[in-house]
This record gives sequence, structure tokens and C-alpha cells, in this order.
Amino acid sequence: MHHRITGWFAATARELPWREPDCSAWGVLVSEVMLQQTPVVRVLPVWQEWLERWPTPAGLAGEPAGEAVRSWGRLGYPRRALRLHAAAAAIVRDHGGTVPGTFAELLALPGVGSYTAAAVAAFAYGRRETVVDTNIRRVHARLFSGVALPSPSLSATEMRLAAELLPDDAGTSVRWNAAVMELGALVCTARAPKCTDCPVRDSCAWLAAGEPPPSYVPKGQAWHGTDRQVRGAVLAVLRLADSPVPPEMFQREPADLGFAAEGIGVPLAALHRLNSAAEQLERALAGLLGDGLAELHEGGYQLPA
DNA sequence: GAACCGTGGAA
DNA sequence: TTTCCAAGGTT
Repeated sequence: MHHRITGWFAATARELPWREPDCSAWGVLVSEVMLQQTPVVRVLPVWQEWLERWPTPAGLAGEPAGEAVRSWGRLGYPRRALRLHAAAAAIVRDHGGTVPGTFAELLALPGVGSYTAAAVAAFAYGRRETVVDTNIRRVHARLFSGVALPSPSLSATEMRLAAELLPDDAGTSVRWNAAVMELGALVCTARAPKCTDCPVRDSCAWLAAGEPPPSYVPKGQAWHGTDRQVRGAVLAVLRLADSPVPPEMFQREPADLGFAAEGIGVPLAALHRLNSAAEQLERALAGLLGDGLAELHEGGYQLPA
């Protein structure tokens, strides 16, 4: 099993910049955070820009948090940008500017949970870590448990299985982690898995069981009409604004604002098109302030300085 | 454990 | 057009 999957990986793995041998641990950390719930193709260009602009944690830590949020662009979940900025500051303060290499040290960084800590320790430092992400969970679920999808939340049983499967040798374990993840991303996908391309289809418990459907229906997240949608639209305005945006600008028709809406007219119009209640807009603004994604300056909203 | 947090491309 | 979901983390 290990040989077949790692052999497949060696032959077909994607060339990604954060997988290059000369990629720094900082580059790996940035990639892992950006890849949290965001597809590779959308991360690639933003990652390149970040690493050119901030090749070290100190570079990012030396700039306002708002610059991290602004350059995050439309990757989504912008709190990740804020936490990456905070992580950079912590790395400078507590680790002399060098990304730490142990699971525990990494886990202590803002925005770094058990997956990201294990992934950075493994992929940046070659350590033997039990890496479990959504891809690995799905592969294990099908291959060994014979079910279409893993349960909604990560269980101790799954962690135990992943730990047992991990090769003893550190270098081999790193390749194993990356290979299973890649298999889940490219072949053993959530929808329409490409089983004919799978190197271990002969051993798959799910295929052997006749591809039984999922035992539960994943409930999707609502989007239209939600606070999140309004937050996103407000933040799109703030990213483009080069001066504080007065609250009333979020309420009015952009056409009525005239030259005042110069530069932010498009995202302002998009926000207005949502036609959200004043109460919802206030909730979104308050939420952004509370999360540190925005701050008040001379009566207007702006990205954190 | 559940809720919440963005965005865009594919099916 | 709507739904699904992508290298999760925090509260």
C-alpha cells in the first residue's frame, strides 16, 4: 500500500512552489495557512506575491496588519491574514525570526491548529508527524473503512489509524503524508472520484463494498443574505479604500456619493446591491471591528494600521 | 459539539 | 440556477 501510493506520488505529483527543496519554512507556513479551505489554484498567485514582498516573518511583522489583510485579496476567511501577521510577530518575538520546527511551538502560533502544526513540522522540517487533513481523512475512510466520506468531525479513532499507518522513517513518513494528501486531492476526490486512476483501487474497501453512498448529508453553509456576505462586501470596500470610509457611505447609493466614492465605487455598489438591513450592516461592521479586521479612524472605517 | 468565519469554480 | 466544497481554526 505504502509503496504503491508513494510510487504514484513520485510519478504524478504537482509541482508546487512550496514543495521545492529551496522553499523556506516561512514559505511553507504561509502556504499552509492560505490553503486552509482555499483551493491551490487560487492560492498560487497570492503566495508568490507574499513571498516576494515578505520573504521573512520579520518583513511581514514590520508592516501594519492591514497590509496583510489587503494583500490577502479575495482568498477568503481574511482573519487568516490577521493571524498570519500575528504569527509573524510571535516568531520574531519568541523565536528570533525563525519559524519554529516542533509541533508544540508551531501549535502555539496564532492561526496554527493541529493540522497546520503537523504539516509545517513535516514538510518544512522533515519531521515524522501524523498529518491529517480532509484529503487524508477521505482516503482513509474509503480505503480502510469502506465508507464514502469521513464523519463530520475528526475522531480519535481516525488519528490512531493515521498514526499506525505512518512509516517509522522520518523521510519516508513525510513522503507518505504528502502522497496520501495528493491522492485525495487529485484522485480520491469528494465528488466523482477517479477510481480508474487510483494506484490502490484493488485494495479499496469502499470499492469492494460497491461504492455505498454517504450515510449522511453534509449541510452546506448558507451564504446569500448572511452576515458573512455583508462582511465580505464591506471588507472588499476597505481593501480598496485609501482613506477612512465614513459609515454613511455604506448606506447610500454609490451614485449619490459622487466623487466621494472614487476608487471604491464598484465594491460599494456590490455592497448596496445586497440590500441588507441597516441592522445587519451594523452587525457586520461591529463584527469586523471586534475581530480586528477593521478599525475606526477619524469617524471612518479602515483596515487596521 | 456546534456555530461561525469568505470566495469562486465545477458539477 | 443552485449546490457543493476546498491542505481548518477559534470561540
